[in-house]
Amino acid sequence: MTVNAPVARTPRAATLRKQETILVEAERQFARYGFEGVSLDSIAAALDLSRQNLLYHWPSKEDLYRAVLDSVMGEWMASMTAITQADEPEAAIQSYVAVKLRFSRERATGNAVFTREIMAGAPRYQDVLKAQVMPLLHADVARFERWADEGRVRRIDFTHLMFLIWSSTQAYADLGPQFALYMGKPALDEADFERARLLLTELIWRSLQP
Amino acid sequence: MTVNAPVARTPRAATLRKQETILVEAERQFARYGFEGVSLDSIAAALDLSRQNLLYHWPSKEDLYRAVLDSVMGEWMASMTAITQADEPEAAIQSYVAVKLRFSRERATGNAVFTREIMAGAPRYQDVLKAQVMPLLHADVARFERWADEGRVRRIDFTHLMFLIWSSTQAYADLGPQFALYMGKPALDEADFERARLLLTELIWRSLQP
DNA sequence: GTCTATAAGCAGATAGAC
DNA sequence: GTCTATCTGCTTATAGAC
Repeated sequence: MTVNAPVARTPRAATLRKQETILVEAERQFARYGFEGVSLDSIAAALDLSRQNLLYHWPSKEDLYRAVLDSVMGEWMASMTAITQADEPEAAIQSYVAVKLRFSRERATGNAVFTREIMAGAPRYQDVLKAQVMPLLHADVARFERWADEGRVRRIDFTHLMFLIWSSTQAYADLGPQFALYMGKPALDEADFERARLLLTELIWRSLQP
Repeated sequence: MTVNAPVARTPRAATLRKQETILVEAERQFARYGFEGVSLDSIAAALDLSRQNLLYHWPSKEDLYRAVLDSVMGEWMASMTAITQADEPEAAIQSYVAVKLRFSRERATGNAVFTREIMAGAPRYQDVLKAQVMPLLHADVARFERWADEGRVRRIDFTHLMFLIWSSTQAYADLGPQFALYMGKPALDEADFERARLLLTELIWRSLQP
């Protein structure tokens, strides 16, 4: 091995860009059809590549799938942990809803890949979910409990409140096209997301008043 | 054709029972893996049948899939239209949340088949959704608008309120195992659904107060 | 109604040339 | 890194015997 030869540990920038392109297309397809419903061939064909080429970059279909999940999870955790710093209940609710809805809008396909994995019983990602998402939930619940102790919010079932926040915000990613269909438009626009944000924020904040 | 010969229009009771058994297993598997992720073989194998046997009862895989969706849709529409009779806002919210959550609990797999179909862009059921679910949504929104006119509820964005009710209640079907995992139990029990019902009912009703 | 046989194609993955 | 070739197995669906 010479110093000039490219090695596995330090791939060239072009290789990384190509892998990124593949991950984007894989995410798009896994979001729509799930792990079992997507073939390497269909991902490769959409990018004018061969399926063997995909298997050069990842040893197996499952490795590619996990790479997609890792990429989404990384971004999700980054945006979620950033807002757990808020020290004031109303600001916390506002930024929580805003960040989750923005994620639903900007990373809709990534969100859907997760939802599909969870609906399948999380056979390929349960360990990561348990290790990373579960502590986040418990930290959020504990924070609300503390605020309830201090009399700053009404005490309700904060675990189920978190389930409500998660499910109602991520619905704008997973079920977005359906919502748009019922409203008679081709897709949700910024105004729809803003209306959702206002409704959810107010509705949740009201539920925390004495 | 004699009077005693069984014909396609009047299948025997045993045949109907068998078809029902197949529909149940098909629903279970489509719920987990979606249309593309399930093979006729895996459905047949779970019932100790041959895949040819399935193709005797339905002409194709897609026909079987649509039969599953038809069965779920029929039950869903029946339980949903039954509660649009309520003439009082608070009772309407209470029964709406209760019925949707009960459906999530008792028809969890049926619900999941629908969610997956919708997430895939509803390629095989969009016509039915548009014809049946959309009018239901608009009727519900109109009913709330009327109550707002009469000053019986605060005027908010009722369309997005319906999206919230739908997404938060059906999450207990589609994401139930995940919620259970985060709460450290094998599955959601009746008490969890009751806590969800109380929280959602109160939270939504509060949002409609002046 | 259920069986065997078979068609015709696609799946993931590996080997080896270049 | 990318290509062709190939292996093995599974996919939906049809034909026809019983």
